[in-house]
Amino acid sequence: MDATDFLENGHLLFLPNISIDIVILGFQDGDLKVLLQEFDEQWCLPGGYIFKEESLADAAHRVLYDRTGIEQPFLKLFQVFGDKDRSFALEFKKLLEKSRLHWHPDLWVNQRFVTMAHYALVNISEVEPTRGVLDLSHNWFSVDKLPTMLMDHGDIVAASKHQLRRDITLEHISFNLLPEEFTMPELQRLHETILGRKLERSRFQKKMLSFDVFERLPQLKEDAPRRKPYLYRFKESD
Amino acid sequence: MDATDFLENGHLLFLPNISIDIVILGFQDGDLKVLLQEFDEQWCLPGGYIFKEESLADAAHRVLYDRTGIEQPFLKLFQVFGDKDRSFALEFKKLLEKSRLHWHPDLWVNQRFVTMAHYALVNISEVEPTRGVLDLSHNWFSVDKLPTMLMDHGDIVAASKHQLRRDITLEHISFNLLPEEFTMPELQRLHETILGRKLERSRFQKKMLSFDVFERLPQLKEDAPRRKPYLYRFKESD
DNA sequence: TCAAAAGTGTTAAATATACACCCATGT
DNA sequence: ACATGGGTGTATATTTAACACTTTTGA
Repeated sequence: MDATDFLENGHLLFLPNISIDIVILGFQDGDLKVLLQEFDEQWCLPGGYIFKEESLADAAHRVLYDRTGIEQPFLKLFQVFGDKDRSFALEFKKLLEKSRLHWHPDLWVNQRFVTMAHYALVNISEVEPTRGVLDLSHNWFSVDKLPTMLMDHGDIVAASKHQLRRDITLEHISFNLLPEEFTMPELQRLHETILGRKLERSRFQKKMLSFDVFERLPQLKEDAPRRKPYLYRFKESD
Repeated sequence: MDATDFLENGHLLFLPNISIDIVILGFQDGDLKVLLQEFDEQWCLPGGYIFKEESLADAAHRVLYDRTGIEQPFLKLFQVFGDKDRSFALEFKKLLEKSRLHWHPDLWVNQRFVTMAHYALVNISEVEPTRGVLDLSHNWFSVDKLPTMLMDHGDIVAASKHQLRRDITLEHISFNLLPEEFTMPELQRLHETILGRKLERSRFQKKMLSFDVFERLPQLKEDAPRRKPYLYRFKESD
């Protein structure tokens, strides 16, 4: 589907007034990163719409797959943003005119959208970012140094940070941000980054292992600068 | 707005494909109760739609106010149900034909709806239930003895029970189900009902008071059968 | 050989649990 | 007087926290 087709015929394919946005989170260089795409000199979250004959969950997975190539992601709807004048009409006008595409006030993308805000936890090195129909480029940004964001997308990223902070203490999901094999120090840095505070090594390891969801591998991590730490893997319980 | 007007012109007023459902929970006779309304010999959740110029949050509060008269409720969006063929078309057909209202396949209420599932915690004695446009009667049901429910509304109630069970351990919200002044034994029965297990008296009181959100009133509860317990009230922190 | 990172143990503090005791009240 | 529900204390167990000790490894 090219841009013109998307703009002129999207209303025939998608549910109106409902959008999906995904805060795609990765962990790199000790920082939580979010994948953003360029939209008229601003940046916005990857997103999409629900086909008329598609479930919300399927749509969210499709949108994420189309942007990252990831098939079995950790993906969660965490909030709905439904302000009464939540619309991109002005932004679309500027972008389309700049791109020499035809803008008119009745375009379906101008309408008010209630957005289903998701976050996804991905292993950043497995992601192959792909462009959406309209965006020019994409990039990973530290969630603490966001560029100028479209509309309320900055708020959505901030809300996802808070949600993730709550969630990792209740659910064992943080490993989704790491490679399949990881060390306890790596997992600890990750938790420290998400929680925004230092954790104590001994206690952290005991607590993580007490959950009985990680298995220690026979080999050690080889390319470590000092003493080689053990490698762990999430136990698949299937 | 009468039923015919609602059916024939609702699509001019409301956002399409999005509905709001509210699990209105109360506590009575040691049981968690949910307010349901009759719909063609089945029962369903009170719900509504979002006006085109209204926020989701305002819409949810309006729907709840219209059904209960409650102005400052505890109300929370906890899940979105977005299956691809989630529609009431058949049920509306049966109901409208029975009510001698005109049904036709293009009625806006037949469309697929993605529903924003909320739960509300109310003091059951403050609620003045009011009928919606189409429902015949309403009644409080124990959440453990639900009648035959429309579509997935039974699942929504079940999901709200799980959500509430998670929420009361993290947030101090359970008092919303009690009168303004309540006793510790009453609060304990409530928690025991929500959690589905017995709690130990001494520990429960210490924990509740450690949160420093309740204040003990000078007078005791007067109409108690045995020793009169203290009365408490939620501290307004404004 | 030494500093830094990793693994693990040991003690102390805090919290949770179980239960006991006492008080007030209606029968 | 006594059974019952309510308020509170105390001893014990468990969990959390702080930190100390040891091992490994590259510089």
